[in-house]
Amino acid sequence: MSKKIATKQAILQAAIEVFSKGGFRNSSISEIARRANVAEGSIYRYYKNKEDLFFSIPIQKTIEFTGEIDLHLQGIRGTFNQIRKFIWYYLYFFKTNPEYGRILMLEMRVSRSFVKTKTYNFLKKSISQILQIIEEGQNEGTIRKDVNIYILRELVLGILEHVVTRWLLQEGKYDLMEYYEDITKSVIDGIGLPRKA
Amino acid sequence: MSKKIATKQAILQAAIEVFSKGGFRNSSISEIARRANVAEGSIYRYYKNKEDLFFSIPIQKTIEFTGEIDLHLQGIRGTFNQIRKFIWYYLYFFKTNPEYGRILMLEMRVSRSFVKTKTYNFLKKSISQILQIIEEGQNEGTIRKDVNIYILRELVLGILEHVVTRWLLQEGKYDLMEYYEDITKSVIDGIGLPRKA
Amino acid sequence: MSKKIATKQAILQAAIEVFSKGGFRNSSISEIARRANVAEGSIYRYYKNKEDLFFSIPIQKTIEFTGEIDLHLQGIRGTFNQIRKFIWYYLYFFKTNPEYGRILMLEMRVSRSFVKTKTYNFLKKSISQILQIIEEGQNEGTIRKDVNIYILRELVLGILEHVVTRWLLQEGKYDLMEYYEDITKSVIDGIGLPRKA
Amino acid sequence: MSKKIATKQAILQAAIEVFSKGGFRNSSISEIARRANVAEGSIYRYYKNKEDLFFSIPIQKTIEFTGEIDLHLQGIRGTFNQIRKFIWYYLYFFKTNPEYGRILMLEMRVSRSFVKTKTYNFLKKSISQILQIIEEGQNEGTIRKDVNIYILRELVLGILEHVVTRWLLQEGKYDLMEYYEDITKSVIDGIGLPRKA
DNA sequence: AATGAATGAGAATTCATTCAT
DNA sequence: AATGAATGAATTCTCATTCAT
Repeated sequence: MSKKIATKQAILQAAIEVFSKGGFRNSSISEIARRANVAEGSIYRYYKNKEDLFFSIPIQKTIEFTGEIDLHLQGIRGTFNQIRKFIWYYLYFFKTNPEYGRILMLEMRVSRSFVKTKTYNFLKKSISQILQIIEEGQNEGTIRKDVNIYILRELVLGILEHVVTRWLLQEGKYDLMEYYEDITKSVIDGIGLPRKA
Repeated sequence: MSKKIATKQAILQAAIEVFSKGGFRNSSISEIARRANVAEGSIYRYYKNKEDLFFSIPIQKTIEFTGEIDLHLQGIRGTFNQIRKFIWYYLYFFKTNPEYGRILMLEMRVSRSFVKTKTYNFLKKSISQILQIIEEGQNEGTIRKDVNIYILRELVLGILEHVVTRWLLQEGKYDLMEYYEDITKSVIDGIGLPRKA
Repeated sequence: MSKKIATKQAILQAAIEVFSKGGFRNSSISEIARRANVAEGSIYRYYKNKEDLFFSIPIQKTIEFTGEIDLHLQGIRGTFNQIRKFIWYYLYFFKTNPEYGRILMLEMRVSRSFVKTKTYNFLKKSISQILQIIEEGQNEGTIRKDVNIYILRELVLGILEHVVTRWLLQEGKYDLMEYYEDITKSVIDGIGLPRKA
Repeated sequence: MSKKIATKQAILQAAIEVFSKGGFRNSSISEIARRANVAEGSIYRYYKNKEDLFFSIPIQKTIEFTGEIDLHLQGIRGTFNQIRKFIWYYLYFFKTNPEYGRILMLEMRVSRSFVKTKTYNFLKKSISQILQIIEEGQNEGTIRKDVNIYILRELVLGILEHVVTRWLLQEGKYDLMEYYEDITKSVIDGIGLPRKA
């Protein structure tokens, strides 16, 4: 039972490692099989084909992400505190999962076929916490109400994606967490109540 | 004579279109040949191999870029005016050549092998105009002298690359030129004389 | 299990037949695959590439040769009797394996790349029986001691190679075994004790 | 007029040089054209195709050989003296034309397709001088009459081919002419009157 | 369920040959 | 006559996917 799940996990983990090095085309099923210690054919028990395996990565990783962030948000009061935590975890997640970051940000997001499958949209929707936080903030009166919550979510996730992508393109020349304060500030400026001029 | 040049051009143009869609590995010589209306074998008359064709794109495009920008800079007086023009043309060039942009910014710049070939460095060196402008600015006294001109060039080109990359990742959801004013401002702030605090 | 070995054998046998007809360059993997009744791709499961397959022929055949000759030498007493048997088997082997003979003697021995790979040296070393026979003969006093055993081995194998090559160049117009007596005589004259003049 | 002949000659000479290095398959028309200072297409004015060019080499070279040897034989009296001269020139010819030797002895003679074209037989027939010498020798009484003259010709040419081939296989480690005396002796022993036992 | 041998559809590349200029 | 650009068939090799065991 759990052995089955473990095998599936091992394959996915191997896939992340292999795909993150050379991308989709450069990577071969045989190398993934070798690294996962299973036979090539066995991969097809768990995943329909190479593309299915590839696209399973963000789905699985997103489940991981949303599960973890839920825990981290527990017990935190105040919209801005929650947003700070969200941003912090988002950065922390990609700092500790740079290989997945490469796949998601540098390969999938750039590929037309990924956009076509709309898995990306699914991913955005999955990250529901930020939407809830924004909504509650609007109700509390701490978040501007003149902008649609979906747009505000786009704004937050857009900034974060951008920062992570830039960091990955630099191949980790600096510490991603360095930017935590600046990002938090600009996000809060962006979605908070407009200044009274 | 000119037919030969036309064929070579057609192949390069087809290569830009094809490569920009799927990247290096996803694209096939046969598709490029089909789109250029030549036989597969003919491509090898003009380019040593697939990689050579791929790397010929930025070389050719850079020649185009530097030639054009020279014309645009003619007759403009004043360091900052020249910088404004440079930035404007840089943005305009990628706005009108987004396919080449994808190849250069999203594929080549991220690939290790491209960085290794040092063609990228060649490209930076080719864009010599900005270096001259900076140098003249230092002599005129409008550009800060406490920072090396090569660093200043990096700063300018770094910002521009970054802005274009971000735009491409959004697949053209907004107009690249929108950012012209903001970029100009931040560039001039960055390389101009430091504020007297 | 044994099917795997059988497939590998079938490929090698097909390779011998095909390569012996047209040499390395003239022969195609597709023809070898056809003759071995396997898919082209299967060949690459067993051999790294075309050259690897080509150079595997003498290795495999030498193992065959040395294994068989061991059996034939069993129970034979007397240096010269052993030498006679060795020569006999050598001629017999190429008489019954003329296709391999063509590959080894007419193509590989002439090719610079083969000599470079030192597989040829490996082959010579593999045929260790003749060296042992010579050594024992020296100890017994039937073989001349004023010449190094390695030189004597060269002499024997040199004559044999030469005779087989000549026969192959005539495309089997005569029976290779015809020369058995003459060769034996000249070999024994060459390596035996010098005549007392 | 003579320019045409000169071009044809230049192509043939280039072909000899190129083919002798890498054999038929390894050599390309484009390299031959480059070396002959003509366009690729021009080769097809003079030779039907690659194979035609290849097989033209021995034809041309044989004409050269037979023409020269005629001059060398002028004024020589006595069958054995003529045979000596013939052997001498044969060796001298390949010593000074080793590239052609490689093509003829190591590639053509070994290839089935060459044997099929029967050009080889044509060559043997072309070397008519040796047949005349033998015939005259029989009439003079210096050459054995119990063997057919065609067999005797085979014997002479067989020995010579063999000696040259062996020399080429050694890649010129020794001087071909060294063997002149031995060969002459064994040829004369072979075709001369049988010993009175 | 798991295996891994076998497949065969492509892909890049080479080059003899043709043909418009 | 000469050229050399263009062709496209053929070749080696890779690898996702299937299937008998």
